[in-house]
Amino acid sequence: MTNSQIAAALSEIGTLLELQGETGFRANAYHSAARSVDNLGDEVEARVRAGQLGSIPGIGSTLREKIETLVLTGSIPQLEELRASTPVGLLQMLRVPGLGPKKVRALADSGIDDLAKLKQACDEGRVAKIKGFGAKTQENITNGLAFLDKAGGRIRIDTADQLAGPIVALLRKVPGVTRAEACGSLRRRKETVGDLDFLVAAAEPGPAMDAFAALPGVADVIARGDTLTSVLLPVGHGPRATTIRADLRVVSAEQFPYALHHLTGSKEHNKAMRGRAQDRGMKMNEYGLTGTTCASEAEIFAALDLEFIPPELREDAGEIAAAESKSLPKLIELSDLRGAFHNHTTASDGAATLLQMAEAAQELGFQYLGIADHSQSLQVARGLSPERVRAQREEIDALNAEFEDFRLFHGIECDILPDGSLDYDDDILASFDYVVASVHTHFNQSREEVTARVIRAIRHPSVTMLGHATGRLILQREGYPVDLDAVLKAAAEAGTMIEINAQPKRLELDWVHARRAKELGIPIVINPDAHATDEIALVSYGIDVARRAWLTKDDVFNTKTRRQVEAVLRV
DNA sequence: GCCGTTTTCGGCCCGACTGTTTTCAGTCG
Repeated sequence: MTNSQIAAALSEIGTLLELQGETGFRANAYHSAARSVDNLGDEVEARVRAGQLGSIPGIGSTLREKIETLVLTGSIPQLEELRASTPVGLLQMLRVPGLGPKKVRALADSGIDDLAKLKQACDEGRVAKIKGFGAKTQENITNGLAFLDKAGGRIRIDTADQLAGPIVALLRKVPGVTRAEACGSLRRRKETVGDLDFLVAAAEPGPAMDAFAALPGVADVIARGDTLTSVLLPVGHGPRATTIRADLRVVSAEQFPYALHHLTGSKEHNKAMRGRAQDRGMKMNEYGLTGTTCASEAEIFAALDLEFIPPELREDAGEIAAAESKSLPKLIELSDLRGAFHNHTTASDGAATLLQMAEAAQELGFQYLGIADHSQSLQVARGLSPERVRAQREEIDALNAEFEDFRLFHGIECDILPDGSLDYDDDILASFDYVVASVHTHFNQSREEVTARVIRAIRHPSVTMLGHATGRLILQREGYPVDLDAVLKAAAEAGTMIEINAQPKRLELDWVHARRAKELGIPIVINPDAHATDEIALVSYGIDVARRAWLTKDDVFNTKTRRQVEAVLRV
């Protein structure tokens, strides 16, 4: 049973308790415990089976027992009872924007207990007659149902970047606006975002809010108050089109640093920060911190005796304790990268030649670039036969003879075959400067099979690094059911590196497991998996993941100089 | 349900906005 399955069960108990009227702190404890489990790098199941669950924040003796029961028996009696006594449609109804546990309960008491009945009741005007509801609420629910229908919920970070960039630029041009930033999960660089948050400093909120409400394509203005405007923005075109919520908050220049911190979140980080302020007899909100006039976020942290905490770390995942003891890592930066190792050319399924890729890498300031085209069995991607491997080697040697202060490394993205063996004979594998081993096929293997398969590859002496650790496509495909905890342990033992695949649709390892990999001492490689010259720059998304995983320059192999890399690869 | 040198009970973050209310509850972030 995976951590996310355990977290989902705990979270469901919390939600069902809310629906039963238990809105207070007890329900919240389940949600908080679920989040703790989700953010855990190693597997709860393994801990339970080893008889040492250990201490997890937010999990006391009661929840400890329930987790053990869940792992060992597959279910929690309390959850089964809650499910049995709660109509299944109520959980769906909670997803409608504007409907919380209280309103859903009220609807259920009137016999409306699934989305279809809710739609029908709205159409017939029955919802407006329920006590506590009205015509406006009924209209909002109708709109909410339509939103649920067409909105996929979250969008990828690169999509969010493309949306938010022009909006920030536009806000900065509004007369009277002195500062404008995108905040929220986008600023924390999460792999997906559920909404966009913008913050503006201006003496008068009106002009910025007007400009925001008039953004091209705004489908609806959900809310408009004195300092906050919320709109629905269309995303994408055609059948994949969706809608996302965007908020603009306007504050004074003096309030800006406090509001920037507040709106950047996360919610949990903010809670912990406000609690810390409270412990010191101070009150913290988006407008200020008692007794301070801070000109920057750094000064706010300093006022609470903390080091500056970069936005990427603000998840209430230990960052405040580390900032208190001045032991936050110096996070890796994009400028630390000196090369990358997983890149394709026209030899397999890339769009650029060796020379074009080499030139693009040099323009980014790289000292080296590793070429890892596909291996022979992956025929859809024109995988390289042994003969073509030798030809590419000669081509690379010839180019390297021409370069000054730059080098192409000759690698391969070698398929891990279904049984865990590799796609070339050992002597060919040994001829490469390095080997990236990846799973591309047979995703339907069992967890045990695919885990054993990946671990066998990791242990092969010629394998330098593991690519595509999970095979997932963000918001599209789950990936293969690998036991990542076991894979990481095997990599640590074998001394095999693991890549953070920087394609924004992949981003595997994710930040939770990349952080775990660091704890285990596994070298990380940030790879763009570039299939064209302009994709090499995607390494910036890998940097985002690495920073969220607390990685420093020293944790990442491709921050090393060309000479250092040559020494490690023994080329 | 969790948590802890003002602790084993009584706290548990804070505010904007909306809609249905005659002063506030619910939802959201």
